[in-house]
Amino acid sequence: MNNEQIAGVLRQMADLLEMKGEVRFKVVAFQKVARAVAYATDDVEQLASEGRLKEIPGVGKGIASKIDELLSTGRIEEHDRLVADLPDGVLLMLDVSGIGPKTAYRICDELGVSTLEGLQNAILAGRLEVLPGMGKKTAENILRRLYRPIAKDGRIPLGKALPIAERVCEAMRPLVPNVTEAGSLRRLEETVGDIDILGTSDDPAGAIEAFVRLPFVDEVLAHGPTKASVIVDDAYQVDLRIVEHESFGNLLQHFSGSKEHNVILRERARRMGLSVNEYGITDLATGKVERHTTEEEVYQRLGLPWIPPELRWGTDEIELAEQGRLPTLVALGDLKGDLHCHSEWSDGRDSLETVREHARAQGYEYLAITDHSSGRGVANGLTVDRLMEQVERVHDLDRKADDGFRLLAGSEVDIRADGSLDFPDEALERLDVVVASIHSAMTQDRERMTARIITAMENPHVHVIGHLTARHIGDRPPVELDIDAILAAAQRTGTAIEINASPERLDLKDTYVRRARQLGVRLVVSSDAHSVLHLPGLRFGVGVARRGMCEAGDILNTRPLLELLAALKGAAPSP
DNA sequence: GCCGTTTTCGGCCCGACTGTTTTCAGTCG
Repeated sequence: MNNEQIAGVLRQMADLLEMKGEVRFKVVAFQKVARAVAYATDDVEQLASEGRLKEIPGVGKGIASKIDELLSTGRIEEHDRLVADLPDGVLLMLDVSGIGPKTAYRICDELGVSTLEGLQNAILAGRLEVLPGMGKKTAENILRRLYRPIAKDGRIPLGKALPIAERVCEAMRPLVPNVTEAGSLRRLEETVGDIDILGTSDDPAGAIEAFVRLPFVDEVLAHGPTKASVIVDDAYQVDLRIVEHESFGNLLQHFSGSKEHNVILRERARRMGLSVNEYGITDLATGKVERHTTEEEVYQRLGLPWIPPELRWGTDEIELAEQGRLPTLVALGDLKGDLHCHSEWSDGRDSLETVREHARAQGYEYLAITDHSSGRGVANGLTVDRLMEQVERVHDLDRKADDGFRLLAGSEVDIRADGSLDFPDEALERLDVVVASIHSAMTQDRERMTARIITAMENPHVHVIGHLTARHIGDRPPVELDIDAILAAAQRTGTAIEINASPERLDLKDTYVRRARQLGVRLVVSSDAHSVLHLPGLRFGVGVARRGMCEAGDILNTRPLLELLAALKGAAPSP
């Protein structure tokens, strides 16, 4: 069972306990651990087998035994008992935004409804609004959510959310000059639940008023004097929060989250006799409130160095900050080049000349052309002959331009189902950069897939494994593999693992990057651009690297050309 | 259920908004 699946069961436990009317703190304990498991760097099943579950923050004797039970039997007895005791369908109701555990229980219990369709019929028949504590408005709101589901865990991919956020900021900037993204978007999570935007103003209510009237706002979910939530493009929730100028640092810190990070920070503040909220920091002894215009001041007041948003997971970052052990994260400007890019020779859009020119304009020293191999029929993959022709062409362009920029000859070569490669070694050895990736037979079982990738890594000509798990976020699940075995093999063979920056992939994902880094596995950040328009997308990959705690030294393509080439050759030891 | 610069017991982060309420529970982040 993977971490995400375990976290899902624990979240359900929290919901069920809450519906059962269990004390708040017990519910919160399960919620906390669910998050910790979802963000755990280690494989929780592995931890359990070594009896180390209690190393996960928030896990004590009780929850540890629940996780052990889940992993050994596939179920948790208390979970089953709760489901049996509660009315049918309660968990289903929770998927509707606006329905929490209390309402879900009442709907199923008092209306005898157990499906979303049944709920819809009950509302249309006027049976919900007559319940005490409910009303016409509540019924209407729930009905609307049923017709246009904005699922609570229907996450928006980063690549889609960022342009929307930028459009909203653009529209608000005349009124709110310091308007900026916050929340999971600022932390560069791979998907975001909603789009958080904030700013300061002399007239918060006026700014909020203008926000809800923006032309692309389809629906207003909530509208108060300092905060509003709306739906744009018929599907995406955008929250705007405005406070007065002197609290900008407090507001930005508060709404950049994560929620768990803030909980730990506020608990820490309490021990210092301080209380933290989005307006300032209150000295509990004197009642005096300090406001801060920057985030640095907020953290400083709490005795901490500023913590980059990408590290605010609510795991161990505050401990690291206290100990002065925060890494100096890699930045986009540290990258000297890009090692994965396609041209019109395979399935890319642009010519070698165009790609070269744009990469140079991007400020890079080098760019690897890595078109597909022939195994990918659909992607117009190169035969060995065309590959050799392309290598000549690539070297020609550099000779002619004589501008110090270096186009590297490469390939994104297919890893076949048996782990062999699409090109013979004699062809691969003529290349500067060989990226080996999986594009087929993705349903292989864990053992075969793991062995297949390790076989590819053992080929001395393979420098990098591209988009390791082949997932498409929200679309195609990752392939099954033994990540620890893969990372160990990468370390042993010196093969680098790619952090693919394409927003629909972001593969390796952040938790795996953390593990890879701990193991000393070499990493590269690559755009996998199929058009020059994708080249700047490298920033998404840098975001993942930063979330993975990488410093510049952890990423091979922060090195200047000669050092990079030496390192890549080093990655190909003779068998 | 978890946890410890007062603690192995008694605490456990903070606030906005909505809808249905005469003071607050539920939901959300």
